[in-house]
Amino acid sequence: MAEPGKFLRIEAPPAPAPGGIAARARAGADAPYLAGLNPEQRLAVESLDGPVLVLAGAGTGKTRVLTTRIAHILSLGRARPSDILAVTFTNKAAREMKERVGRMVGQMVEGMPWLGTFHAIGVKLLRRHAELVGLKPDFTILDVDDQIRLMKQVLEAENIDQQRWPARALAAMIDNWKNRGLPPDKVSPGEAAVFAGGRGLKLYAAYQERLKVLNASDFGDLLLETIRLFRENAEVLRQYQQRFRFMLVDEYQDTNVAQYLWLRLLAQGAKNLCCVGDDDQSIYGWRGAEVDNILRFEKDFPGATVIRLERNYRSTGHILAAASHLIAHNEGRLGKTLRTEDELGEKVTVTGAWDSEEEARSIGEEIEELQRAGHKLNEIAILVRASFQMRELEDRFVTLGLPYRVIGGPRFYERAEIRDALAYLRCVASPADDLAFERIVNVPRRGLGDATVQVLHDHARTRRVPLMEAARTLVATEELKARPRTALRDLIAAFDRWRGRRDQIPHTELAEIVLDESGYTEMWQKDRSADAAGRLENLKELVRSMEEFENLQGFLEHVSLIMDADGGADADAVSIMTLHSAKGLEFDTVFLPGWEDGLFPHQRTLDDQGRAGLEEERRLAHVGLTRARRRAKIFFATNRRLHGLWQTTVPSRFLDELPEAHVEVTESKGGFGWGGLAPSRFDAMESFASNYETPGWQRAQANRARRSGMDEAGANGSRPGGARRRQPLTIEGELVARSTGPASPYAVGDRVFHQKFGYGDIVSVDGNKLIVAFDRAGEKRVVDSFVERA
DNA sequence: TGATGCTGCGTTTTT
DNA sequence: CGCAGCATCA
Repeated sequence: MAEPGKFLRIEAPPAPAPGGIAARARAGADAPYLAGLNPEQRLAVESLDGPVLVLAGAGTGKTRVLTTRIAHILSLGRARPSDILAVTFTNKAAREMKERVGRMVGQMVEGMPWLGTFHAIGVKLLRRHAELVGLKPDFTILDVDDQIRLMKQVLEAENIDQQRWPARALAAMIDNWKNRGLPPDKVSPGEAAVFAGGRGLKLYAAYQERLKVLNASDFGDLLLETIRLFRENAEVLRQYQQRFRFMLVDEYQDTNVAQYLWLRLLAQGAKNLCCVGDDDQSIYGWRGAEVDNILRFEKDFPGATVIRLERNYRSTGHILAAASHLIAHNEGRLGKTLRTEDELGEKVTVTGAWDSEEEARSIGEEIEELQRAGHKLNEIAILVRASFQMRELEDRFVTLGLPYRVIGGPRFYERAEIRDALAYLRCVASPADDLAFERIVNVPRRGLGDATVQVLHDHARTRRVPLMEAARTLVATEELKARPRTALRDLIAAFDRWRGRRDQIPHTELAEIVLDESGYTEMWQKDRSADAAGRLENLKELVRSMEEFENLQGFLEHVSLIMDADGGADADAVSIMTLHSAKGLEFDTVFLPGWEDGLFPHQRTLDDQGRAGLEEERRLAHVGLTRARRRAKIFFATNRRLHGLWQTTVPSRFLDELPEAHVEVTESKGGFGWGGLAPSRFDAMESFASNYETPGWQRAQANRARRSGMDEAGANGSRPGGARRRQPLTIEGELVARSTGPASPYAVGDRVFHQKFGYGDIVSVDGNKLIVAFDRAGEKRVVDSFVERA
């Protein structure tokens, strides 16, 4: 960018010439930011006037178009930053767009007050005009828990049997109405009749009244009340219609009816509405998104320009062909044909496994193979349909010592209060943990500020002792002033006391005592901010999760492993996530396990939504495939554990929808599985799978039995997943050693330490694989690089 | 108020 | 099978 920031200084009102010809000449039709756009992208950026729908297929440069378009509007002087409305769905997307626009155009982020999520912009509008919708400007926003609590009160007040009519169901129903833009007076009575013997509507109205009394709004109302504001106050609406000379919407396929209505009201002003989306990536129908919004765009906004971005810059030929062929089976779509100029690359692979354990083993092996070939783990993702599928994968990776992170999983351990609490416990367990000590030395505040900590640091460094130790000697001197000295002395005394009780009382109790006596709990109890209650709840949850471990040490080991795993984004690790949370991401290699009918497509979606549901599942498959840049690897298992029982499954119907020319059916690398009977047709496999008498089945059974003695996931059904383990696991019987791999530096009898399993003695050495009898966790097979000499 | 036992349920998730 | 949420009891 030649002179970044230049465009932004525009303070004068927008150039009046509607065609912007003069302005265009000024900015130059070949402005630098336009360079490198392909013709369709460029058209999408430059078609500023009137409604525009940009159908942006996966990997076609959607975000680039959106941000460049904003830059273009600004550089032409068609609008000031504050006159552009740019809406996203998530805060993350909003943040990214701000960053990208900022980078492209200079630091103008503050200059775009109307770039944000639908909800954030709704809040902004409502606070400005709160009184017009019966709220005060400082109204509070209820989270889901608050909502449920409020609904319970309403149900209580109406004397409704909450057994039969749970608050959750009412909440879901009201949420659904709000998604569709229906306030109480617009809901059809017939529809409301199904709840609580016809009282559904009354409850909805009562709930809305309660919100007003509490001066509160729920998420749905942030949209719904804005719509009402606009409808009932023509002047206000006109004001914003005039202001928003240009409107941009990201992920339009995810909009619900309320959002559509909201946009339509505003777009009746300048009419320069640009919606970007991909009907083939609409995967949130179940929470109110209307694919129909995007399908109907041309009807809703007459004279609309539709621009298709079909050149894909992400995936190689085979992958793109497979994804395109698959999604072509959908009927409710506008239709796009993705193309790439990239090479054909590797075919999409489909691998059948005997069961989900073998599936996990195969994936593990393929990842190790990729790793040996020099591929980064960061460039590998496993995308599952449902989160329960993650367990087996995680278990397998723990065994292999393969670093992984779960995306979208619980970010529990990253929360401040949890980190604080853990820091206390770490100080108890290991007095030399300086990082932990530093974290909590003045939390809660006890007058040990930066100055004191500095003295402490100096003291520790000169004496080469940990902070805690330095503090101990320091309080005996005159170096600190009386106040901090006393505070520090008290703190050390407290830690000594806690440490002293460590072996006398259960570790959960100890944790409670520590959090209590340190004043940490009290700190949050006194805190009257909105999230204090939640934080206390999290602390309770932390203590509860400790119960599953034998002692404090074991718990802290587990936590450190978890934190390591998803801690640094810079660490090289395989990503595991759901297909839903993978939308918008891309990886060199994508593993897609669980392609079985009932799981994917999911039976529930099929049951509830029929063909529309199937199409949404197919879009999900399409999203999954198009995440891959160079390798897409599909797996299915013939047997999967579901609700604790092994179920025989049928390969996903989506497999039959993949084009044979772009797919390679491979044999499981998980070892035993199909025993050379590699299937070439999935339906043939189906009959094979359901026949429990075939040699293959018996063989696999035999292998399973044999194997279960070798792997830590024993036939007793126990899981090595740490947190999920109730009882320490012991595997009986002899472990079979096989020799592979390079010689290990360890010998039988060596004492070792493992991050997850703690201390143990080596029972056998097999190449780089050790079998260790852990003190707590029983015998495990582990890779030698994951233990250290104790 | 807190612990214990029972019942029912089991997909995806953001604001 | 495992867990969450609720109800019941102490």
